Amino acid sequence: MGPAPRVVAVVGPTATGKSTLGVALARALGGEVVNTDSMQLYRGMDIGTAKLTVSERQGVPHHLLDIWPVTDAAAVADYQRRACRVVDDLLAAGAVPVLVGGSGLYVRAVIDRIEFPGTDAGLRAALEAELATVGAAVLHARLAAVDPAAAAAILPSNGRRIVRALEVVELTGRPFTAALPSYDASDSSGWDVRQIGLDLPDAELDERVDARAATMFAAGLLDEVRRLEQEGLRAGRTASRAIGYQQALAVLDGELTEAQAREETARATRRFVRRQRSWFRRDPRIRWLPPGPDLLDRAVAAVSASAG
RNA sequence: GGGCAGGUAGCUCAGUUGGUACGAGCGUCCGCCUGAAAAGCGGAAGGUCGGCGGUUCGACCCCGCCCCUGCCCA
Repeated sequence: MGPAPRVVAVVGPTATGKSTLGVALARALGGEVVNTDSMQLYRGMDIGTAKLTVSERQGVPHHLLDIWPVTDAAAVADYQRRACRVVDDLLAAGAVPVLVGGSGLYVRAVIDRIEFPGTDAGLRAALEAELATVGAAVLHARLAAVDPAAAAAILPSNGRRIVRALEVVELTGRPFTAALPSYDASDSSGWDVRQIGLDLPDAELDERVDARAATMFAAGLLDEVRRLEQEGLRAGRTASRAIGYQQALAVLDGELTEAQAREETARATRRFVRRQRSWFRRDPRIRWLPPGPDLLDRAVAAVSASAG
């Protein structure tokens, strides 16, 4: 049995240059990019998600972009099935999968093979309706009765997670595990995963975020959203809430001026950056590379060193 | 020069007939996260209540003067 197949992942907060490094790494390693950004999975959401244009991809195949219509609610489990298949196919073909994106849960779904219990639309809808009328506290009390451990781990105010926990318990008859598996150096995936983290100092990243928000609106985000509106964006429970899109819709509704939307988008992105950091910070396996001119070389080195 | 309104947390503003600021939203920082994760949830740090003086047992709230901001009159 040979060495574990190598899988590369580029993670970190938004606007730090992950996509660009991903392409460069893929070219250097003879690999292909696999998207791990939950919003770039949506077809037509290009400007607001800072999706690389075809020419920017420099001929490197990109997988799992544009796979969902904006009307679909995002679903990690669906993403996970597809992503694992893509990675397996690439490995079988002798190409290095380069996962690129800042959606922490999506990355872990792939590299840690997290198991997601099923879902049931009817049950989910019923629980959500109940949440709306009865309130989170009541549902939390019920959860405490059927699954004390989950109730202890989920705050009584977090309706969303309480609903999911109740759904899982009812569906599987087993307790809901309210905590992600801990990080394990000997990945359960059987792959030799190399995670590279990119970040920038606060002030610099905030500046880039502001600039990016301005660029998006200048590049026609509002037009993109008008187009997506025709495709049912407003009905999409996830896509319609994406940063930038949510604000653009508010402009079309006359609730915000374009200037306000731009500012609000930048603000929301900054908040998002903080959350991404707190997520990725916890994973000790990530190798953080400081920015610099020889970034690609350092990344290649970090990714090529023999497994330790 | 005179009149009016206002000067309270980084920002926008609540608030008390005088008894240790109950503040709120936003921002900031920190944490959580198993089928919405660019979502959802939680915690914390921030105030000598414009300045000086007076009245009072006690003033952010009363009085006087001053400074600043906005509007109005001359």
